[in-house]
Amino acid sequence: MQEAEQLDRFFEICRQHNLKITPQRTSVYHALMSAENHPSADDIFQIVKHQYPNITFDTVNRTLMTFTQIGLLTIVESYRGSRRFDPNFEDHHHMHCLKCGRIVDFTSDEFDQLKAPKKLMQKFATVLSSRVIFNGICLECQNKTDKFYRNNKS
Amino acid sequence: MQEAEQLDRFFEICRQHNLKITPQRTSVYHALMSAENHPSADDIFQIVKHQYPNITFDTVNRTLMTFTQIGLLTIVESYRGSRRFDPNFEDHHHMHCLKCGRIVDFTSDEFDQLKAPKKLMQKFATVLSSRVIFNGICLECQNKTDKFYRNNKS
DNA sequence: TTGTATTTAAGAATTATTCTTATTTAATTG
DNA sequence: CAATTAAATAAGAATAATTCTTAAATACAA
Ligand SMILES: [Mn+2]
Ligand SMILES: [Mn+2]
Ligand SMILES: [Zn+2]
Ligand SMILES: [Zn+2]
Repeated sequence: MQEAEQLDRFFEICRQHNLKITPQRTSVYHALMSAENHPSADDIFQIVKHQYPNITFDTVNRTLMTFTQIGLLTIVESYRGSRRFDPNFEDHHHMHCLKCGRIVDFTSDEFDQLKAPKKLMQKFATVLSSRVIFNGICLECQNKTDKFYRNNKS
Repeated sequence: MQEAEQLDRFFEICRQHNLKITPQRTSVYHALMSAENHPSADDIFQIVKHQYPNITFDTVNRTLMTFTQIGLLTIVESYRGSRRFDPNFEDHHHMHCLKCGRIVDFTSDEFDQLKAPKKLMQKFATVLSSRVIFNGICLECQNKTDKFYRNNKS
């Protein structure tokens, strides 16, 4: 998506939800769209502060939560630390590094097709999304001596 | 597993890791094994407090982290709130309710077999585990008006 | 341009987790 | 069984993450 297109999408969705288009919100949206991986509210705050030195963390965080409510991004599953956001709306899946906490996107047509077992559907009224996650150690971390949060029995 | 068996497993694993078998640790292990779903450290603390009114949250939490390190339990992926633990070591997968945060286990032979794409393996030195997660709304929550943390574009 | 509901900044409050230190204790050894 | 000692605990402080409260500012509809 082009930058202009992205901005139009942002304006459009704000209007649909009766959200005022403020410089702060626009700047948060910009920062999000240019964020590489899965930024925390503080990651976005640090970026936006360059443009708006007086902006508060609360405003950035509140804005991100608002964006989540209206479907401009999602909150990512994680094992620790602060909440992290995902601006990537392509179907995709995640690999978590249990040492550094990095979350890497990957795509898989096969995994996109997984269906919840019928048994499970007796306990849930609605299924909204699914994702496959792999846990492991990334290349950068393989030689670190840090302990990690164990996520299987091996 | 019988209760006596479970305790033996606990003693055995503690000994293997040179951990002293204290009443506090034993009580935390008990509480864990009888916990239904995916308890937080505070959930366990509330239970253990009945038996040991002087125990501190820190001791419970530290004990749970120690248990995680030695493979007696795992930390569960989540979208919010406090860290949650999983004493269930059977292969299984999760359904998350985005309104109440409940995490429900389910099994699937199919999902147990998923393999990470080769492309991905160029970025990761080791894969330790995998899991499929479904996000949705549970039966108890379907009539609530609470907002929820959105996790897909629909 | 004005009116108003929304949004923001600032700072306090709350919640979750970890650290520091003095005391206690489990487990080893004599 | 008693002495020894490294490990574990309780208590409280500190840190980290998030949310709340309120007064001032502002987007935007009329
Ligand atoms: Mn992602
Ligand atoms: Mn589970
Ligand atoms: Zn890593
Ligand atoms: Zn629910």
